[in-house]
Amino acid sequence: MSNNGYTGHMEPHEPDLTAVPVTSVLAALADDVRLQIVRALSEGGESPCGSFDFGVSKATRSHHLKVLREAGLTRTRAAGTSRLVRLRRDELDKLYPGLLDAVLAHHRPA
Amino acid sequence: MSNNGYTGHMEPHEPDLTAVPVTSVLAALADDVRLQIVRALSEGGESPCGSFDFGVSKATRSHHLKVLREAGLTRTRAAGTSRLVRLRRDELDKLYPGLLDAVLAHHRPA
DNA sequence: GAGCTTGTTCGACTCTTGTCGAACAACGGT
DNA sequence: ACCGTTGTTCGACAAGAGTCGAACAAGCTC
Repeated sequence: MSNNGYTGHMEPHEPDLTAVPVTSVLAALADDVRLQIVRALSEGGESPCGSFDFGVSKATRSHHLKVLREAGLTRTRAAGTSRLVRLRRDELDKLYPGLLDAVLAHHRPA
Repeated sequence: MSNNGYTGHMEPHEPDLTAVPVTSVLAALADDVRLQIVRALSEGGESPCGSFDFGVSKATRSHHLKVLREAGLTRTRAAGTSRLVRLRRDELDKLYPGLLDAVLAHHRPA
């Protein structure tokens, strides 16, 4: 955390899902902005980071995408000047069958 | 908050589940202590607050039970000097089918 | 009623989290 | 090479969350 020796290239750090505590997965989903991102992502396919404009700054958006990525919910790959994000749905469904469905099916009474 | 007009009786405040934001439900589950409480509760039946001794003080335990209750996950009723807590499983399963199962089935690799 | 047991509430403290603007980095186009 | 676009990272800040001990309340039992 305090290491400033930035060597110029760092991979997105996408953990093995089985190594992520359940509480981290749930915590990642327990935010309104992130839930909207996941909802958008659940449509399928890849989307650039910039497409998730939910009323927060790009710094905040980047932060939320990092949280999702480090919780094992998304994968990111560079594509030109953009970064394409996608849901790790199959892995999620295998490890937590029904979780995503339950969360996404619930169409926001709040 | 500075009002000292405590009238002497306050109900446990158990909200209608449909009025609770999804993020609050997820946030309630996104804590290790609370998840252990829910796991214990998922065995079925009612348990007194004191039975959830997961290495925290009774003040902290009381706090966590309050979070669960206000997120609509549990119900509490007074029974003598104790308070019996139970999971609102049927309601949960109806509103978020598969959620609890998915979370509870995952037997803690972390 | 005195005392014990069981929980809740009240500060207080610390750590984490969401948020932003600004600076930086990487890439693509002109 | 310069600039614009797209993201990330860096402080900084405010708000929230988890933790505790101590004080309080309510109910039993003797």
